[in-house]
Amino acid sequence: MIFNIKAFDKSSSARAGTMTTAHGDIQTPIFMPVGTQGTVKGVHQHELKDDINADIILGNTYHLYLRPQMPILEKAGGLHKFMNWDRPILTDSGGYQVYSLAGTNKIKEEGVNFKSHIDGSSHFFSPEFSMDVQRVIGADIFMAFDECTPYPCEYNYAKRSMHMTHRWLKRCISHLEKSPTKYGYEQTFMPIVQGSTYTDLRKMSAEFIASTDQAANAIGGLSVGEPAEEMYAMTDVVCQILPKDKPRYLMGVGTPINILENIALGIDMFDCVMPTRNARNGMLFTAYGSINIKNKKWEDDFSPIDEMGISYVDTAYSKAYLRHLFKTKEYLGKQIASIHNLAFYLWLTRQAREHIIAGDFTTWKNKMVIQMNNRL
RNA sequence: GGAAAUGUUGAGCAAUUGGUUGGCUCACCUGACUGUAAAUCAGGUCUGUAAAAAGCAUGUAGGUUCAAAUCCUACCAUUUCCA
Repeated sequence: MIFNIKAFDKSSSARAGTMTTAHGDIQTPIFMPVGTQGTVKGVHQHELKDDINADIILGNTYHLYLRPQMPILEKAGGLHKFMNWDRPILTDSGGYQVYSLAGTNKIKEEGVNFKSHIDGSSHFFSPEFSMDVQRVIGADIFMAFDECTPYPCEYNYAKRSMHMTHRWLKRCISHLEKSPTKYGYEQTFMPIVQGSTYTDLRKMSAEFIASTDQAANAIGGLSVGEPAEEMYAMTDVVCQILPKDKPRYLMGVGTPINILENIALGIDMFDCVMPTRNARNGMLFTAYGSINIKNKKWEDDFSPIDEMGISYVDTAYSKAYLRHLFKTKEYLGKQIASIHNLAFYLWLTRQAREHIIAGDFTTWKNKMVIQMNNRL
């Protein structure tokens, strides 16, 4: 993976760059739609490409390991071929499931014992095993196996967990030397900064992560319930330490406003389930604020879903029609809303890129943050 | 004209057949959702209140009883059957 920075913003830490991978270029800042189980829920691959124009999507190691399972993915020739997606893919390592499935799993120094949420069977994920699985999946970018700590998190636990994540990182890196790529193209490995909401831990972790000298770096353990201001404070601290010339990925973030604020702090890559999950639950994001399409007030509003017409669905269908689809629980409603939200997120990061290059990013960002804070 | 059955919230049902329903499902209204165990979850929908307190409610009007959605009487409405 090669990362070229095209422009640095003068009034913030924002940057615009290009990541080049085996499956194509990624223009940063970028939002990456989440496709946990080999599908971005409710959205066709051709819609992701032709309408939404996503440069890269995510997959999830834990979920793909459970289903369809490794032998099938290997026979398919990797996830790209399996799901017919020829652009870049990034996989999460299963580290988030250490957090989201806490209560059914056991964390030890050696690794994590998961109880399958599907059938209750036991599965042991070590850093080494996560690397092996991600080799089989064949993502262009793949993540270190970490522990995503919850919020709030006691200082001592956060510290112990961070050090364990660091030890796991060393194991990931040394295992990768013995675990070559499977499909003949480069896979880029990303280590993850942890440290909860503690500045000293975040600094320590960022320094350690930077010292491993990987091609790109990630920040995890945020957007787990902490106030946005705390999240910004942490990314700020970490971005000042992580190397400037390498991509920075803030995992799991976030709202449109979160994304713009974090771009300003120096983040290049984002992913979040919010645009797709909230879409399925009837919430639309727009440049002028969010919409709960299930609200009665849209009943007879025949104006386009979004006047801006970023996606074709925005002008093809009215708010009243989309509300009708939600009220009648028709699948198409969720699909339309998902396409709209993803198209909007991708538009937002593309706009950010253009304004960074044009040199007026901060002015634009501040205007957008106020605008998008509305409830329509 | 006669006989029988049934009346509980916007809808559909339930309430140990005399012992606290303002219970359940749907519908409706509102909110939540951040590296996806989520096409999910939560709250509200008699009056009243910011929220409570409190009050009124099981077709209508009476009655029996410590106590009635439940038992009795009359009336009203609906449905079915017989003429």
